[in-house]
Amino acid sequence: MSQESAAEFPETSFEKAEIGSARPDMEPASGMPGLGPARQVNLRELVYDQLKDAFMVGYFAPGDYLNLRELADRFETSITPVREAVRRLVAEGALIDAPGRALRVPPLRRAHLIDLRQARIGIESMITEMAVARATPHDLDALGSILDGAVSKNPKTPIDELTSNRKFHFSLYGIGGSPTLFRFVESLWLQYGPFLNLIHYTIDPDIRGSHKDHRRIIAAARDGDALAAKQALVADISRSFDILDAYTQDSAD
Amino acid sequence: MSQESAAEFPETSFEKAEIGSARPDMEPASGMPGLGPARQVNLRELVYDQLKDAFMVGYFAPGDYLNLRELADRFETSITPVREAVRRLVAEGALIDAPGRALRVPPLRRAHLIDLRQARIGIESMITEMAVARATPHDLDALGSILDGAVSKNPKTPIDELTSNRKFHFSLYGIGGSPTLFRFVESLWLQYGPFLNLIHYTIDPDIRGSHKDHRRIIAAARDGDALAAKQALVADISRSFDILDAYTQDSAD
DNA sequence: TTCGTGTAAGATATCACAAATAACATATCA
DNA sequence: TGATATGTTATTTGTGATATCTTACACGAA
Repeated sequence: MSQESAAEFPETSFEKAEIGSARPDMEPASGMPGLGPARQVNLRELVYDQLKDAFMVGYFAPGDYLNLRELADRFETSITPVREAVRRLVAEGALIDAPGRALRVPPLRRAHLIDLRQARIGIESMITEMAVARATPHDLDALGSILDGAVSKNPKTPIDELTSNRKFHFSLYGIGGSPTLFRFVESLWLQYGPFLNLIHYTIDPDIRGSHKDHRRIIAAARDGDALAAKQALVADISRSFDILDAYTQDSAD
Repeated sequence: MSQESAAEFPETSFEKAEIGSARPDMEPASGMPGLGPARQVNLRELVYDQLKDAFMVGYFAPGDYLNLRELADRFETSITPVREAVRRLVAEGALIDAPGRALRVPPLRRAHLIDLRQARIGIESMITEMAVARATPHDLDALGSILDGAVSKNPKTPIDELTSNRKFHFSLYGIGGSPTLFRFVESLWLQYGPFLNLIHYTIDPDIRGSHKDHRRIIAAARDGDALAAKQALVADISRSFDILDAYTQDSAD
């Protein structure tokens, strides 16, 4: 963690849990069908979830180094759960094994950005098409109310924006009904997260356009127009990456 | 490991290493250009690679339970590296956390099969299209020689077939040049592997058709005909899954 | 049936080790 | 004499092994 932007981890755990529940479960709930999942939380998952949130809101910057003992101190656990959480992040591409056994957030590279963008467009288009095909009117109402809630919320911090943006997208993707693709999208967002750090929470100007795209997606879904929905989605994703264009002159590691 | 099909792990490590090297690296080689990367191999990766191979050739069956201590004994390590390797497999969807802290190969479910199939078709089509756009004549010659080598090899065990099939596909996908999508495909194949166990290495009759599809992909790539390449690919993937149709009456867990 | 108890297995903490890096000191050359 | 190179030591940090803890499940007695 060479260049952290904040002294503390963002406190988005509760939001995250809510988003996580949108994940389409392939397996039936392990507990009683009606009751909540009541999943037993172990330290490993606790640490992972917090790190995941940290990544998604751009807490870490590309190129940052992570330190197991430091993280363990921060989470007040031993390094064992941290190690396992970190290993999972490596598997998901959010971290890489750097030379010298070091753990590093992948540094900014133009090729990486291009790769991520095309993967996001391809996979999220697929899942959006599936969502349009499967969405019930009730689903779309729920999606709309996420947007409504986002605009009504008054103290709109940039993290609030990020969170509600994430909530919209993942709710949409949950409707798609593909746990496999859903997982891949999570991995993509995890990899994209650190780039948010570069723009230091100064994305407000573009949020409006994002909201418009989201509305267009819902409207297209109501018409069953998958193509229009995908076009709006691609516009939304492209905007996210275009903001980064100014930073894309491959910074020296 | 409730119902294992063999007493020992398949010895495909060397094949695997070769395939693994096809992964398109985003980072430049860390060492001297001419010299080998000399990457230090740790136990965690050793165990992971072997487990990965075991999954890919159908050593484990859907629904099997894994046991950390048993695996540690088998690999002659402590449970720590095994644990980390297993955790990675969980992250990749090859294993799931089952009730009671158990580790389980996902049981066969029709919905899962359908999901995997559409994800494979979608993502591998994308990457194939990219490969067709980027492939050099030399690349295509190399691909062709993989097929030639596969047919010439005389003692053709089913595992040989699987290995060369895998080699062809991943070489093709490596040409695509997308590390992100490449990783997703690996995850998909990892999830598909256990289904191979169900058909107990009796896939010979269909291998011929597979070879024909592979030839068609190469030919289409030579013509720059991405659509034709994708059609052949989809036919190939569909065949893989069609073989499983007979087993798809959702076995009781 | 119900409650308790034993056992098995994963989860966590801790210890020991090795590799890598940095800091410092010493040597060599211009 | 000053600057660069090289060797040595100390510290950091990930890795692997082991001990301990907790939980889930099975079995048996009341």
